[in-house]
Amino acid sequence: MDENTNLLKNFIQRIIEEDISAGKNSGRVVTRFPPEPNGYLHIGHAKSICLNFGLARQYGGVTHLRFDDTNPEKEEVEYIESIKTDVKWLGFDWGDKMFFASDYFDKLYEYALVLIKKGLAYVDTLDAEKTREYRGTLTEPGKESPDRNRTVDENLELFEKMRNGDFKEGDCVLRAKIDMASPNLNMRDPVIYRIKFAHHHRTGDKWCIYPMYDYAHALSDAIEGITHSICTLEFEDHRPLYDWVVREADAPCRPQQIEFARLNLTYVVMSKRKLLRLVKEGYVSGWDDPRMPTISGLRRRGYTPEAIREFAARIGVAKADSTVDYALLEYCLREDLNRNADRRMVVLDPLKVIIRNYPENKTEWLDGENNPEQPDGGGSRKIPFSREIFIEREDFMIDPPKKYFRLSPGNEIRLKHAYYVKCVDYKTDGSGNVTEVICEYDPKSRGGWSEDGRKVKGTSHWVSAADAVECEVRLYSTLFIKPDPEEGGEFVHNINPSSLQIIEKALAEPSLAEARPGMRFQFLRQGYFCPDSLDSRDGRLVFNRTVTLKDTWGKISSRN
RNA sequence: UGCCCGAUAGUGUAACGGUAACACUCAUGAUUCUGGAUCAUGUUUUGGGGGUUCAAAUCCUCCUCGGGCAGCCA
Repeated sequence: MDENTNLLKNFIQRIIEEDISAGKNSGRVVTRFPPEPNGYLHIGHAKSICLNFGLARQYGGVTHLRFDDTNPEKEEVEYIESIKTDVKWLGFDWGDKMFFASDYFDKLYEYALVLIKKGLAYVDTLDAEKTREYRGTLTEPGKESPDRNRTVDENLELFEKMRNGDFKEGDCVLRAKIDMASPNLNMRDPVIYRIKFAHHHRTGDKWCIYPMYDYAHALSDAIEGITHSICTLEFEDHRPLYDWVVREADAPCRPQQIEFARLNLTYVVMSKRKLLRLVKEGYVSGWDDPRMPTISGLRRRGYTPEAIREFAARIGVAKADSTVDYALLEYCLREDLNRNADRRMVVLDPLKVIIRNYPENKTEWLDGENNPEQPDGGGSRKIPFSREIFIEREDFMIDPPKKYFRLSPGNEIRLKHAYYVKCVDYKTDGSGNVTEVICEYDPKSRGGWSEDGRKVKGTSHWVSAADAVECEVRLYSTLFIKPDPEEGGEFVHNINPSSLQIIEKALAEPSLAEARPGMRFQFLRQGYFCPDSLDSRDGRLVFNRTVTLKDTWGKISSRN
């Protein structure tokens, strides 16, 4: 369903198809997903993952998972596992094609030698500040470093010393010799190796020089035989350098870099830095907080991989910066959950109802269809009914506005799967709050329908007071109050103070006692919920609200 | 005021020289044992000016607006 085969083609598919029909790369398609293991994956990465793996799948190719671990100071092993988990969870398989840029450190070093020998790279002793000065500005050309014209032998010797640890960090770097006057700053003799006496998670202390992204990434692609190297727009200006590197280093193949616009979503911040801040400053409980747009957060929230893949397919791929409406993500989610989540009844804000003509001490077990969207109704479960039940407080009004179909004095509604009940009385406390509603039921309406075909407009969910199971319910809404969290300059000022509302004692129908993490439910008339993977366990049920149901009445009533 | 990229309903994305469409959102109605789902209907679109052409969202040109780039980050 989430295959984009019947969808219209995007510009990348068009490029690939042209390449295939032109016989380029012998018609092979090899893509890659190249995360840096320095953070958690988020929905924006999901777009890239679906794109890369989706393209390969569509054109009979393969996708490599390659960790871009060229900066030992920023990267950690713990992220590698989380990234693998997330990619797998999304439904993609890299087979035996998992690599690390660090796998190629030896080869990369050899390529550097090639460049030096061709007179296309040199060791520069300018310090970082001088290097910046010499680079020039956006409007002025740069100046050549005094070291730029060292002999090949000198460079070879110096680079060797760099590798051997004869210099301190910052003493010198290896630079590509391209053009200090280029209007593209990336071409002004970019640094390709720097000294770092840092322990690398895979190569240990073998190296004290580490390659820079532009150099390592291009050559890693080439080494792996990547045909289409798909990345985001900010690397567009790097493409000439990418091409220069693979060409001048005499790499075994020439992958093609293609850039697309990264995902932006309303009500969401996506940058690693900002997400980190949300975690570090305690605005959320962690990377997997159900309000986070991380894959782990979405997973814990109850999102399905299918919904995310469908979303990725629907948003398309283009080169124009854009911000997708969060409503589309929720639409994809509901579409999936509506089809697949079993229905249950849970009362979040209980109001007691006494059915005064129903026998005391009687309990009957009624059938409740699990999912009306399934051909056989998805099977059914038993629901106990008795004289004393709870309904949602907002499902009763003493003095209802017009078009209010729920319970009110004299009005009849249906209790889902049970009986028709009519409100005959109610009780209030000293301040006028309703404490109890008295109803009479129609015994002939068992199962929730009657032979006379009488119109009963409203249907409420309910739980039997004596049989209800207590649970905690966490109601989540958007983390930000503004569609553009950046509005006003500081995103933390737009944090939604009620993005999490905890209901400590909601009342659930007894079948929910069996709910376990990994299951997903629709709580009738409320939304979709799932047991929290961390906090829900036997004897202490905790549900996260994944997404609300569309709420037409809420819209009408709040509009007055 | 350097270089690169972009601009199509409210939001995304299509149409690739032949007369603008799909989805989401929004609105209205039908239907419904979930005010859900489903079904039907509707509002709204090519940033601006020139040019090429029988014909331009598509090609050319100028402008405007938006984004990216001056890490020994990726």
